[in-house]
Amino acid sequence: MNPNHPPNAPSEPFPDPQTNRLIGMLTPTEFERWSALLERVDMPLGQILYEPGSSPKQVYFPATAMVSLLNVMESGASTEIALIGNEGFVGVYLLMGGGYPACRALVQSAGQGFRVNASALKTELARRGPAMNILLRYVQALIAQLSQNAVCTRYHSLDQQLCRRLLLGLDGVTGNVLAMTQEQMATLLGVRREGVTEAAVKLHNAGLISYTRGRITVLDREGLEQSACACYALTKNEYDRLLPSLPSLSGRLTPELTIH
Amino acid sequence: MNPNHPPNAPSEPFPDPQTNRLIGMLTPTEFERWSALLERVDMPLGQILYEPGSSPKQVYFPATAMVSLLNVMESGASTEIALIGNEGFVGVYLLMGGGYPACRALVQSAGQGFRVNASALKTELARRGPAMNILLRYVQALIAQLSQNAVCTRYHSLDQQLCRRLLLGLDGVTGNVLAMTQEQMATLLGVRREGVTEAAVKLHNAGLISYTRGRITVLDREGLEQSACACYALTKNEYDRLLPSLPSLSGRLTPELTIH
DNA sequence: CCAGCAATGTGTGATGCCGCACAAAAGTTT
DNA sequence: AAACTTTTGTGCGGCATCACACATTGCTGG
Repeated sequence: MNPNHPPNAPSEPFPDPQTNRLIGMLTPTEFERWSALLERVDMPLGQILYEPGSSPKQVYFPATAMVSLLNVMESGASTEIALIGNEGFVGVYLLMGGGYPACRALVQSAGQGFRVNASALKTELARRGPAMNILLRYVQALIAQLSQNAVCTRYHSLDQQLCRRLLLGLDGVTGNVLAMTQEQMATLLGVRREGVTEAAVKLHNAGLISYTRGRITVLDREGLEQSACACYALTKNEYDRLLPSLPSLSGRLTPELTIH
Repeated sequence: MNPNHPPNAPSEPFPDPQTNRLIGMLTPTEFERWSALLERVDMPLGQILYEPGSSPKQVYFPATAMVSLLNVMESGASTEIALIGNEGFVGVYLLMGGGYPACRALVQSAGQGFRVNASALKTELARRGPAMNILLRYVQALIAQLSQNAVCTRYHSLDQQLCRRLLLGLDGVTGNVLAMTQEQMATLLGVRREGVTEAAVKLHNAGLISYTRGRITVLDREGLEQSACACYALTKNEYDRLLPSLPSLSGRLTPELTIH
């Protein structure tokens, strides 16, 4: 509530680390070890976690926050290529190698999360538990999201893409309100602000959303899902397939190339 | 030359396995062990290596062939989301986990390559040499390509995208000829065939290419690079950064999270 | 309460690609 | 050589989005 609290002092009680699906998939033994490594962090709206060229050495596991991966173009314009919530982690480049990230990572929806030093994570992954496989599976899901995103951009109307993005954003927050101006949405989608306005007016007239100056309220989630292209459902299914939240399925988690 | 040779009987002498950049980055010791695992395969035009839902258990390292990753839509239409040549490997899903691939993998340019059984690769990776890091770095480069692809689709004209795709294709073949009809190119780019024809006519008038029924000849590669959007160069740079072909740089290959 | 600014709404013409229809050219089969 | 098929070329109307211009609305700080 009070925006002037000191950094990393939570404005709300911190959620359980297992709110993050990847952390929630760890075995009890692993989780116990990880608990010591997890640093709780507030993730305020607009915070930049990574920038191409910088090389921070922390990996972030959002719990209630959402982070955009932005491709920054020569012109300085940036387009969202992926949205990461509690089903993923930020900092793939530290897992895959490469020295620095290729994308900007920007907190798109304020909340809390957990941070792990790359060196600590390295030590932990060297133990060869299932953790590495969990993270790699997430990377696979991320690839699916990127792929679907490219197809969506190519084939689907702005209206459909807006619906999709609203649903994605909604999945990461409690309640049905997104804090975002149409201008910001336009930047994420890589379109004109006026285009977003027109699409938003249509959705408003259809009774699906309402909005005022930077607050978009979803009134009819089902209607939104029907107006969205299939990309939303396809991506969601792929995430659920690769990262089942049901603990009962965790025995089937082993990839073909599991390292012991 | 003779298309009726039996399967896997090479129509030309097989290239050195190290023609594939990933294999070429292995240490001498590793390469020696890998040599026993590498199965030489002909990769004829149009061959489908993976299909969503199937789950073949081989990983492919193209040497002189090129493979398209295609996102298959509900309608059955498919769009190219990545092009893999001798700088990469096909079968990321086996490395990351997930049971089956999310994309169709189609041989786009005939040639030779090498195949490794997933189980053999698993055993090899379990030895904890640098091989795992090399493969993961490639996945990082693939992610960069997917990301740039999405941006390109959004912002750049069909003309520019055609130039880019021609250059990408050219990088994977010797000579300056691409075996591909305008119809096929249209499918890859996710646009109409007529649109490709119009763009091709422009490039022809500019003296950059010539073509006859399924054969596109690049006359002026530099001119093509100037007509292409920056996406081509950006992606290429990212590949070179992550997978330096100079052996002298291999000491700097270690990612932050190197597993010993 | 009012001035100012940020956010949203609307209109107009331009542009790039689409869908469709059909023509022309280049191989292929009979 | 003739018929056929595949590939490429071209024209036309339509539509979604763009670029630009400007009006309106709602919040906020003096």
